[in-house]
Amino acid sequence: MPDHDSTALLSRQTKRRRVDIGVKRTVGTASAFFAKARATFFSAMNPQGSEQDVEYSVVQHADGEKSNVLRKLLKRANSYEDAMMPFPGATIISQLLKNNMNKNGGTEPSFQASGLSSTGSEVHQEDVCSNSSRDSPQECLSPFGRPTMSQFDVDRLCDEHLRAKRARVENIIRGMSHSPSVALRGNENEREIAPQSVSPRESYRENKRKQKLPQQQQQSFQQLVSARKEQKREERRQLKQQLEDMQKQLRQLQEKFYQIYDSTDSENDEDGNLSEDSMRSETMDARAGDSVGRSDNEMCELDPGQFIDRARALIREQEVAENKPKREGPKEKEQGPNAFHPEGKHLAETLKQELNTAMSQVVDTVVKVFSSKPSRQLPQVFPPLQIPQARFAVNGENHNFHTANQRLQCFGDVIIPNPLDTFGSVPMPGATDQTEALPLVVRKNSSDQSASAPPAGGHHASLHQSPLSATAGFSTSSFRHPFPLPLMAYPFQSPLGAPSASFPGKERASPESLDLTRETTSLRTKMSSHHMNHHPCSPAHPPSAAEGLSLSLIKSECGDLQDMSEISPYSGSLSPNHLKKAKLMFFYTRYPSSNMLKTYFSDVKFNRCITSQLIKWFSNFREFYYIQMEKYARQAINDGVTSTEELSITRDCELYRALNMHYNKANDFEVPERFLEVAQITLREFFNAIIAGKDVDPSWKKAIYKVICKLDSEVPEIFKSPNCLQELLHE
DNA sequence: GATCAACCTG
DNA sequence: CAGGTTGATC
Repeated sequence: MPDHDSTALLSRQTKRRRVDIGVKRTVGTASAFFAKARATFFSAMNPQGSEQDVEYSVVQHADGEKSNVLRKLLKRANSYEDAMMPFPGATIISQLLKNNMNKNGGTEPSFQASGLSSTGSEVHQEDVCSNSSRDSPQECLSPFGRPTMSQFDVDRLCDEHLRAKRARVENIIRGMSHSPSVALRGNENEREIAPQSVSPRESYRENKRKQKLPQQQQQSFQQLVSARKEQKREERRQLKQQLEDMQKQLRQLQEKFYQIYDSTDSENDEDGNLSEDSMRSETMDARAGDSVGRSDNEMCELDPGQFIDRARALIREQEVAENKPKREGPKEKEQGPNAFHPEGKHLAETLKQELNTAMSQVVDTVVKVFSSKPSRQLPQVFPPLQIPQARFAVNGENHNFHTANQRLQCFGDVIIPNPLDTFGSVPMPGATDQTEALPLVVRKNSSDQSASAPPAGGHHASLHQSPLSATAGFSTSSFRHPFPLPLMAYPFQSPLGAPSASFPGKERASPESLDLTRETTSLRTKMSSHHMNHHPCSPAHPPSAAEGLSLSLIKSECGDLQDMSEISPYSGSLSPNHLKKAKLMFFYTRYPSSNMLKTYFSDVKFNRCITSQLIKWFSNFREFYYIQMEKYARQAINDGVTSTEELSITRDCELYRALNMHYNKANDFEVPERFLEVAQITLREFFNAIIAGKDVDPSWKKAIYKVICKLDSEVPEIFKSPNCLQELLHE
């Protein structure tokens, strides 16, 4: 007698036996859903596919703009070098810029240009990736030639108008943007001649550390990536140090300036722009504290916005403090001792305009490119609020709300500086104030997050480490802007503002909290696993900007842009209660059509993702059901049962308990008698088939499925109600 | 070729 | 339970 009990055997026997029972196919819209959904899934899942290309292209596009801004600012700082001395940070920066200019001026690198090598191993890519941001500057860094170019630059800055300047800088950048491929190629060579000073291990660590760099910024230099990353590593560290010092100096100067500036501040507030400025600067001051203690990595996350802020403050500072014309342009030259008289104001506006324009360009470009794919999720973040009416709905939505808020929190951590600890008493700007990027506060430490996040169990780590929350740099110019407005505009129970108050430990008093937690855990698992898949090069560094992108991809995998709003957390997606309901419905129907599902899950806004998920649920239910049936049929045979007459399913039989445990775990639903009948029929079908030896046929179950699919009974009307669980379970 | 459900895996 | 694969069917 064969061992019919063996599940191993069972699984072996059923292995790769595919059965299409010819059950009515779900027709209509659902069919289309699946096709597209599948296509979307595939494309979204393909880590080697176009997605990366997209990401890459994002970087590429962003590159020019961003480096443009950076360089502009850096150059500005450079132009003030004389005034700023002693200013350690200026030296390398200026050299950097000068060399860029030189390069642009025709001194093309001697590397052989040869497109982007696709032969790069993972490690190689990571190297390139992680070193790009500071390698490229290094690349341009020349050990000599500091004064001449500086003077030259200064003179030109003195003489030319803003427009001319801009054109020149653009030229420079354009010139630089040609070097990367060059650099990439050179990279290979340089690796070999690289000094042995850096061990592979150290190199790896270094890379790891640098992975924390916002990838946008990181990759924004990717085109400039050069070979000498290893041999220049030491220099890079110095550069970082100098940058840090420079930033400190900037802050100090800025503070000084604002002390002076306070008296004249009000007069400039009329345009509203400047007040925003002040606010931002104060924010920076608030940040100054932790900035000082920042690690290299964090310092490197300084984004263009911060540069702008600081550069702006620096300019003002100098204007006021030195009372003499600066080289920012002709207008500055004209300005007299009273820096903030009309002319000064004009100047300020001009500067702001320029800066804003630059920033806007960066933001627009990145957002534009990004929104072509990953940013599909954007609408999801702030869909219209849907207030659940009934308790079921509340519970149902609660989960969504929960997860949504976690997502929001992700963004919130990055986008919205906690008003309490960042802005102090400074009021948050209204949404309309944010035509320009908010000061990006990189709040990464976990304490902040836990403080503002609803702790629903302690397994939030993955989500909070999740992409955007940790990738300040990435979100700097491209992400932060779109989100905060609506987020802050919502007066709802957002944990952003009042964290612990709104969510005292166990989020609300929902009886489904546990389920919710489980569900969100599952969600998070999914998300994180996808991050890994999409960015195999950065699993060890959770907070990588690549994952930030990935977050979007994950969400976008559920459908197209228009669908994203549909599966919005607030507009009715599948909750644990929906799952519970589906399980109970399984007692009536094993093969529900998609139309039926739509009817019975009327509170769910259907889209491809939802539909397929529901279908999948029932598919899984069936799977379990049939496995149990086969198992118990074989067990019965093993037990010596010879006639189906002996097989009956009662409410206290083992099979029933197993099924009930699966579909009605809480046992708070009275399983319909009909289900017992169907189960019994199924069991007997399996029994007979096995007895008859039909299970040698790979598709022997097909006949059984055919029988069972006809045994679906009407699902009670009550299941059509979104509140059915309540009504069913408590009546 | 598109679609679907069983099948498989984690 | 979900993602992915396979084979059958339309």
